[in-house]
Amino acid sequence: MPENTPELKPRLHGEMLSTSLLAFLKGWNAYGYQLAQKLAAAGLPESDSGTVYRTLRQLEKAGMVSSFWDTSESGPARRMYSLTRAGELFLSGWIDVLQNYQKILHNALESLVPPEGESADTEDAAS
Amino acid sequence: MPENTPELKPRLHGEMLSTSLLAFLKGWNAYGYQLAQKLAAAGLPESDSGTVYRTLRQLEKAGMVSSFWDTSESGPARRMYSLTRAGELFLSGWIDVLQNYQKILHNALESLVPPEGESADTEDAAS
DNA sequence: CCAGCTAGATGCAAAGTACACATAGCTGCA
DNA sequence: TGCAGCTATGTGTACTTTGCATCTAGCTGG
Repeated sequence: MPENTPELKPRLHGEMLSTSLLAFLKGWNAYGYQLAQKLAAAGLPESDSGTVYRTLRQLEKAGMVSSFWDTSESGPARRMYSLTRAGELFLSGWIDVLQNYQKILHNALESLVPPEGESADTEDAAS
Repeated sequence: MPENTPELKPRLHGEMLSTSLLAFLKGWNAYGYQLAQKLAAAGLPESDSGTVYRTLRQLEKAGMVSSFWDTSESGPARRMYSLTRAGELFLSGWIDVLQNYQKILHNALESLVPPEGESADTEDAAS
């Protein structure tokens, strides 16, 4: 029992951030600032805007998205991103991973039968 | 088009690893080696066993799990983990986050209508 | 003129991670 | 009796990712 409550402030990052960005780019283009706002409005854990920009650059380096400077509108130039074929493929592959993952979480919460043959070592955990 | 294909080798880590471990601990106790095996058999991306052990210790430090040495069986001593109340709460909170996240991914792949009022900047992305 | 917003980015310390390796108990078997 | 191999848990270290602060630069409203 930690007395100095660690005050966990969750942030969206890693593969969940990457794939959320790819998802937002499916079907239309967008730029970083816009994507950051969508994330903030999406009901997901917050994400740092610096991290969003860096993640987009990484996705570009990995070939998942491509970008160009858009100076057609007034205001600061925007780096417009679009999803590549590789990005689409990665995204749909990721959804399969997700399906598995979510299945695991739900099995754990709903069915309370030990997974396989060897009986649970200590079954006193089910309070 | 990167010529040195980055060869992304996906690994399970971060919050997805943590929550998978918590899920496997729901309802019965288990030890690290066992959990690592379950993860490997679960159809999720591989995870490094060293990372699994370290993650379990972190989860304990955060109060999500508790542990004790189990020397009742023959063989090397096992550190048995069990889910705490805090871990259960975190897990069910995480599932809500997941639901949102998955909804975003699915919306992106199925409905191809721009999200809100302001028309898509360049809608040539839908190949 | 300049505060404040949009838009993108970087420096740096801290945290997280992969891979290799270390330790120790036990089993099988020759 | 020796020792390879499995179970089980870790650690060392280099590398990567992240959070937070800060920076630049264009534009807008007053």
